[in-house]
Amino acid sequence: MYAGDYDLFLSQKAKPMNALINRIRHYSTTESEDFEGLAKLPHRLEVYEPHADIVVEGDKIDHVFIVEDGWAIRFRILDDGRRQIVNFMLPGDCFDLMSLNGAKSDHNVAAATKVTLRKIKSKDFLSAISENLRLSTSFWWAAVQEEGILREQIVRVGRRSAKERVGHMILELNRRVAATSGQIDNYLPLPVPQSMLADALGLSDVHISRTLSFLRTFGYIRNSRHGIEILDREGLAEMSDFDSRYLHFEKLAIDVN
Amino acid sequence: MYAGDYDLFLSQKAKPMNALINRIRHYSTTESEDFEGLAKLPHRLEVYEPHADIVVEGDKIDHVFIVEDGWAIRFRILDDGRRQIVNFMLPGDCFDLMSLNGAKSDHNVAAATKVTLRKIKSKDFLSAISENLRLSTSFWWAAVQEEGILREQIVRVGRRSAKERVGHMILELNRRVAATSGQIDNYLPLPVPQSMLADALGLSDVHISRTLSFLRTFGYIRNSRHGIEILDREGLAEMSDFDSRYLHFEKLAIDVN
DNA sequence: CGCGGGTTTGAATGAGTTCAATCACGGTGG
DNA sequence: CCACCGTGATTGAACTCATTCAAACCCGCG
Repeated sequence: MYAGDYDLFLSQKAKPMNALINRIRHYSTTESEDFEGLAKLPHRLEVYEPHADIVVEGDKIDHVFIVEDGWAIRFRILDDGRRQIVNFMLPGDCFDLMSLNGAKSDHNVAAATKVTLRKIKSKDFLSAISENLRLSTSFWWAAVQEEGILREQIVRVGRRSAKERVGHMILELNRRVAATSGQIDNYLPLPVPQSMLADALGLSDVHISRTLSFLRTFGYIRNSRHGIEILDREGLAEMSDFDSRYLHFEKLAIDVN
Repeated sequence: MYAGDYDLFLSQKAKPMNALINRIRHYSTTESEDFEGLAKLPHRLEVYEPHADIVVEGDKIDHVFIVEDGWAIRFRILDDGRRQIVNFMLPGDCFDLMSLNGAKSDHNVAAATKVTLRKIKSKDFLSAISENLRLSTSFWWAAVQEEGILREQIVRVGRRSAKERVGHMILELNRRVAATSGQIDNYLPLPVPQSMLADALGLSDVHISRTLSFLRTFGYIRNSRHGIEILDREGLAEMSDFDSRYLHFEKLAIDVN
């Protein structure tokens, strides 16, 4: 339950961090070479089965994680079992970047699907990025973007209706997948059950099902157990008040001074 | 409406940043002297009247802000006027720490009460903290704590009932005020109208009023227009599932390597 | 000045409505 | 076979609308 697959220990002949590199290159001018120093660091590639814990509340945070493949969730469980998923973590996302040695996690992270993670000691990570300005700026940018996603999540669960929440989340996930794949695709693979969307959006699983029916009958989407096809992106965006600038591809004019 | 009071320009004989220093000293081993370099930087103290805009969506982010006095809010407005307050910013809080030159704000910041802010150019700020490890660790810690507050806000609006939300928020604000004042006080000054609590908690102002009535008749609190007295902290904490470790005073075992 | 009336802003509370939760059961696909 | 999804029926928490009340604020006038 707890541990990942520790068999894959790589240090020299590391595979490139494709997902992360792709994502970052769509936004900034960082080059793949910038990641070489990072890839040469001692680190582990770990594979977690669905539902496996990755970080448990109270764990000491001394590693930085990069999602290579699969989806992970960050969540809290309330005393009576209610669960709130704070956010989904997709390939190319990093987390626990802002660790402080000695700090403990205030939430859980678990594998939503089968997940492959790259795990680097915070100490090694910090010294590696401090040697490369483009690299450190890239991770800084990743942390800024993640904070923006958290804020959007607050607005979504705080002030949007169920229909808006679901529509908005579909479009956000679609954009985030696009950020690593390199292109917007009208098909969004959704490898998690509806109950996970429910726990992310503060709704019941029954109501997620009903809301998807609504989106279907209105012709916004078509969906199966494995994913969602966006049929009317314009209409869906308008219905759910999705800001077209949110998470938009746009190279940052990063001033490195 | 837009501009603050630009009259107060200080650079050499700066007043100490009391609120921030107090807050940080309760958590870490930073000394007041560490802040001297920062206080000597060119910066402005600006005063904003209630409801005045501080940062507007789309503004270029090139300053770091420190709240000296009063409360500010960070929020987004939806097309039809619904407002979600992402978080409150209290004396001692800092924001826009994680700016990237060239980035634009995706949300608004406004004065909730009369607010005094210290405003430092990001560039100056970054070069100042990079010269002092204890200082940079302190701000790093502040950013980590703020992220924790955002996550807690997601859980609150996503999965807690109205009663829990209000109770939980009261206890959080009480702790945050305590972090700068230095001691837990059973009286929480609440200088904002109930409608602001409503917009922070994703509820209607009417329901905030009803919920406070409930908390009153149950003997948890007593409240006036200006603040809330916590009569039964234990009971309130249990009712609202407030984790006693959340935001607790506790010097971080910060490993500065 | 300071006092009183008019206006504004905020809070409490009742009545009726609505959106989403819960309960329940049947279907389906891996 | 079991986790997941769909859909009907019922319940409930929070919303809206509407009104009253209270406090704060303004401002001119004695």
